[in-house]
Amino acid sequence: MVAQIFVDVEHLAVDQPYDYHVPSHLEAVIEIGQRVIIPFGTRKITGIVIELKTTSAHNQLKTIIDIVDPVPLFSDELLHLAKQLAFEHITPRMRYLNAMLPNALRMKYKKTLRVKQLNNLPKTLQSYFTSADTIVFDEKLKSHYKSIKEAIKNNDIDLDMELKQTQTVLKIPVVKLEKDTTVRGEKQQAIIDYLKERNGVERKILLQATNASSTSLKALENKGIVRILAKETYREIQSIGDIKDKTITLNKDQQSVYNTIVEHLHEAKTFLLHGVTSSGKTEIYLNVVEKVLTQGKTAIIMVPEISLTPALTARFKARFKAQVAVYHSRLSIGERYDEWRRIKTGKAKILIGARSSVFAPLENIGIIILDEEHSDAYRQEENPKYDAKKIALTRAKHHNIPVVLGSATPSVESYYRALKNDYHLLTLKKRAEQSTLPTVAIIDMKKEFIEGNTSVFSKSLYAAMQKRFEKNEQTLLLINRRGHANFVLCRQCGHTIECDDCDVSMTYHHKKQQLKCHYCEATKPMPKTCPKCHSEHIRYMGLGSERVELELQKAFPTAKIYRMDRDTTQVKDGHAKLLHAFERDGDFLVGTQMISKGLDFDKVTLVGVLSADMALFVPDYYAKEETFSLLTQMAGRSGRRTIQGEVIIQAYRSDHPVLEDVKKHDYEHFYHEEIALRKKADIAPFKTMMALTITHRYQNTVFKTTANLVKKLKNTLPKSVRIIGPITPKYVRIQGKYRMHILLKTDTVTPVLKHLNPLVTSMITKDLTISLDYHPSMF
DNA sequence: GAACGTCCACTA
DNA sequence: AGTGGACGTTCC
Repeated sequence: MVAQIFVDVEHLAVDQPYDYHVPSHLEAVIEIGQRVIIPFGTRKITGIVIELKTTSAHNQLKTIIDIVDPVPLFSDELLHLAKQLAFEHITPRMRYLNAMLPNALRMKYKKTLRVKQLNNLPKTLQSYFTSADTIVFDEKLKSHYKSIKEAIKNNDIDLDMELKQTQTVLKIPVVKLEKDTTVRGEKQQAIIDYLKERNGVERKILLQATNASSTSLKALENKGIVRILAKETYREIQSIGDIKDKTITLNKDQQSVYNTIVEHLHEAKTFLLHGVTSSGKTEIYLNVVEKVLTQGKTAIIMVPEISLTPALTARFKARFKAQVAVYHSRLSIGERYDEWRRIKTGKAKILIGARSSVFAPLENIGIIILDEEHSDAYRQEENPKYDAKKIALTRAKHHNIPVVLGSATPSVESYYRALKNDYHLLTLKKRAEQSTLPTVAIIDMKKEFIEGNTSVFSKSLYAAMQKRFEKNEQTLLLINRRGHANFVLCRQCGHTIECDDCDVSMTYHHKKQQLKCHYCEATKPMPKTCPKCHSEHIRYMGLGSERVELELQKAFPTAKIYRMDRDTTQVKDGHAKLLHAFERDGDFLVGTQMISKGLDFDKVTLVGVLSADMALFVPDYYAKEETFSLLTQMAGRSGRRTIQGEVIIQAYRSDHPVLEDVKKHDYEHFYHEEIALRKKADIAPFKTMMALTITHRYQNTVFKTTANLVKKLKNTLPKSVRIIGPITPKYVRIQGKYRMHILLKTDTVTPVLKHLNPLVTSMITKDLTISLDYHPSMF
């Protein structure tokens, strides 16, 4: 028997199946989707079985060493999905296969050295083997590489490959009664009596119930009266802020949306659910999922960033209890592995998670729901690149089931498809609990400045904030950071401080008094004087959340202010904890885009947006859409129950049409303006834009390769594909590597990819990379 | 991507 | 002669 295997190397050069001989003792157990250990070159690594057959075109096959997993980790569906994604992104298939597994299942490759003849080794090497005769071949031994090689040749040292899984199964101690006797100790007897009634009790519970100490238990164990076993268990993912399940009767609009979806549960139909903020989409989701469950199927619910939506998770857990699994990037490796196993084994039937949940090994899926479908968080821009929305549609097609895309501000692309009847449009125009939409005011900051107000807050915002503070209501302040950074500038000579490896200006961080590069995380201390002209007038420009927090504290010294941004939510559950604290006793919450999501607090009656229109100045096709949806979402945070909410948006271009649309809550108008522009610009949803980025450590190589690639593309691609480039990027060098772009605009992607894949594969080397991005926002 | 072989410049 | 770095090739 022969197995086709994809090897665990994420590189295009080996991105193909390799044939291996299946030894007879494994023939009965080997399955497609399993991982196996194989010899590859001189190495020993894992691979994934993608096909089984009887013969091979190769004549000298190596033999599979062993099978890693008793059960296949990949279904045919997921294997096929990885293949498809690899093709679409010109990326090694293994990268996607790896992305589908929890990190705990990743193999660690360790090289070990075992000494055979200690005395024959040079003195420097001998010292490493004093405590053990087998050591890990790591970085610090690299310097002795030569003498180690010599020793291997002389047979004094054995070089071995060790494959280790970083599994972290949580085991809890469980106590079982072995023989029923009487003992003298009172506490010990209590333990025996307690155990008599039940079969196996968790150690912690046992000790609590009998009020015995661990020494008493230990004594019983030593006498052989009880036995302590390690039982595999799953970690419990805590959701902060418990919510009780309330069975809400759907109102007429919700009911009709629900009915339509449920009527089509056995079709690969895509629904676009356009519902204003607070229109009660969650209740519909809950009921649809419930229906799907009664049919014995499973469900995936995706949210942009799950740690940002504790409320939604809590609602689902309240109703469906242990059937819910949660999946997002903030989980620990162990937690993630546990949730993955619960899904894989079918113990969990509902998965709520961020974009990576589309790769979950659910079988028999009944529905996929994407909430806030317009969010760019569904796209992963870093390797492995993927668009979770697209994948959701692919998987739904495979399972022949519907997808529900929900949003208060649908993406222009989805709305376009809905109007074209590719998607089925469902609308909720009213807020569920009779609250009215907030009033929106737009403040012209130029005018404020001319009138002598140089503060961050306009007069009306300040007055509104004061009113809320006095009435003990809450205020959210959004700082729109898109296209806006705190960079350092010398007022004397105009010098800015840039990162040494990336030609980008660094951003200023007040707390640590240092400068940080956005692209490579490098830091520098904030200089006291300008490094170029030695002037002291070097300062940071721009508006950061720290600065606003400071100003706010000055204006309202007794107020309780919380700040939410990347820095303050670093810790585990940081986001949820902060929200919880703010809900309890906060007056103001200052933050970046993060605060626009998933907040639902009764006492928030004012939302202020500082520098709303910064993003509109950036040369970015999608900036308007992002701004519109951010501001609309943000406005929706205000006045969600009985109190009329107020929104104050500060802007420099206060007459911008996008801001007008936000003010009027007029999605339709915004959409029609935007779609017309896109048609004119030949971009999505009309054409697909593909950006190739060529990088290398020498600029010359980048130039030559790019020119060469353009030439080849012009010769091979169909004439209908527009080829633009070579294009010099905004940042010529990032992380010490030079870069160039080529842009393609096309109607159909597949024929382009068919040409591009072999071409790119043949051109890349160890140092030269060519990467592909779809619909790049800017470069 | 990693290991290995080959070529070649440079050290001592 | 000895060594280390740059390339090129191969991996069923």
